[in-house]
Amino acid sequence: MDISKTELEIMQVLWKSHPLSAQDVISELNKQKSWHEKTAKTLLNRLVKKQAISFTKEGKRYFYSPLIAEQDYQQKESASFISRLFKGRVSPLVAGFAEQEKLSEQDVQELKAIIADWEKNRD
Amino acid sequence: MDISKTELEIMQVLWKSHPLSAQDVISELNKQKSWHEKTAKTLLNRLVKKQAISFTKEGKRYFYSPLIAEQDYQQKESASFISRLFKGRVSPLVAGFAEQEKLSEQDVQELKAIIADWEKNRD
DNA sequence: GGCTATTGATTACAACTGTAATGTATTCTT
DNA sequence: AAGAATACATTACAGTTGTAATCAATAGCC
Repeated sequence: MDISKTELEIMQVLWKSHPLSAQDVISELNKQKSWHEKTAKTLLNRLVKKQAISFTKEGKRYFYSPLIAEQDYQQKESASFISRLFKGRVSPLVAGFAEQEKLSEQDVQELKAIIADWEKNRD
Repeated sequence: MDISKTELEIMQVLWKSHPLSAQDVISELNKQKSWHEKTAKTLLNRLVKKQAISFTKEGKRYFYSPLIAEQDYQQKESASFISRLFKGRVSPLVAGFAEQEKLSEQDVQELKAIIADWEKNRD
């Protein structure tokens, strides 16, 4: 089952901190933009159905937690995205970023470290 | 208007070569996996409505061409994807790729070139 | 203990998607 | 010129998504 764009916003809240009550999630979401309570509840429900999150009851409230790890999700989605748009090779994406002036100093430093590491571990 | 995953497969055929008749597109698509002719036609139609492609009539056949440039599409989608999953920074994605052993020698060479270029053009 | 406020469950509904079948117009073919 | 074949247009239909309203259960207050 796929996690949709809005569902992802909920996941991100729960990845940052959990377990959280629905109200906690909604408060956190509202820091960014205004969410209707009913909408958030629907999405929590759908994520439970999709087995992306779980909950434990406490009185009449539920406390939600992710069942999927953020890194797992990121890696799967990245692989699928890069495969779809760039035939599986990541450097063209980075090249596009460079061209759009979207590479930060920090990115470049980290990329260097990744490369150094890659070369060190190469057999 | 968004281009969906299956619609993208059609776009990719047209980016590789155009203008193409519906039959040309379908033949090309079938090199990968089997497409039902009706399905492909529907998608061509939707892409025309979305103004992602255009056509010129020739007798009773249409010849389709992209209206959106592949690079434009790639850059917009990349920016949106990286912003959604990685707060806009590209290096964490590359790090994930490295971790999954999905960085090729060629990628690394290209990344080095991108970095060299970036450093050269920095003010 | 009964009413009310809260919280989760169910239902709603239109737009978009994947997948195709049916309808319609127009070229060929004979 | 009429029928057949072809190519596009329209319609279909279920599943997903975004966005929420209504329903139902229950915990807490008086």
